[in-house]
Amino acid sequence: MGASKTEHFTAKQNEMAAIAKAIGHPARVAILEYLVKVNACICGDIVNELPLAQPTVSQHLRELKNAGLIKGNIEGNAICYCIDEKTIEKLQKYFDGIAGKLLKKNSCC
Amino acid sequence: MGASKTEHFTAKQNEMAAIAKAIGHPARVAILEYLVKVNACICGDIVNELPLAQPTVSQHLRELKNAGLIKGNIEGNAICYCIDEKTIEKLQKYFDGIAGKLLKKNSCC
DNA sequence: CATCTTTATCGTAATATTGCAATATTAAAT
DNA sequence: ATTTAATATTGCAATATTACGATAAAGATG
Repeated sequence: MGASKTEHFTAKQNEMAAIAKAIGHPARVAILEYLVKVNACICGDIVNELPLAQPTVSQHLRELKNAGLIKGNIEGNAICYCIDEKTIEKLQKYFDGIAGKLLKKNSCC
Repeated sequence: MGASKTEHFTAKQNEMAAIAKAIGHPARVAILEYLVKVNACICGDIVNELPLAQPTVSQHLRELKNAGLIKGNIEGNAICYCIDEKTIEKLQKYFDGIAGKLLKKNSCC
């Protein structure tokens, strides 16, 4: 085996898992945090920031993009990446929702 | 290779990535949502809820536990699992923080 | 004590991820 | 048109993940 049984879960569960999975690597967390920090959407600077080769960074960027966490804008021969706020909001709401539901109940363990 | 270069990133980045990685599978999202729903910390019922074999569920539970997302309490011969609110709060704060920082700046792409 | 119940662990096959060198692509600059 | 710069893609090796059958461990129950 090795393949996730995605067909057995809801679309929302699969979407949430895909987003979380994309964040589930320290390099990609670092990329997101860097993009938050520099505001202006730097592109290849990420390669200089991280201790990873250019193809590796490119691969991580693609995964973040596929998950909807970042957007890429072509600007000349460079590409301007930045965070997609909508997906961050989705995460915010998701965990707010869980936290809210937990508050209403008494923790058991 | 195949191994993540965790040593090149900050402890916080690695921690965040580890938590996100644990959520990064639809079965584990489903487990978390089920635990939120049933409040009382059901244990083996998860196996009945999910279309996965018992050893697979056990493995997923261990990963959620290692990431600090759930706690397990031994109760007789059964084990009572429930969500660890502290880690949910951590996630909440993390994404609130990012969203907050994004608001102060004008989006570029 | 024998047995049932519940959960964990081991072993293993299938698949996915990570990382990078080499190479391709695309657009600007000369 | 050539060269340069910035990204992406390909191919591949090392490692990790996913899933499950078989089995073990530990407490409950008869």
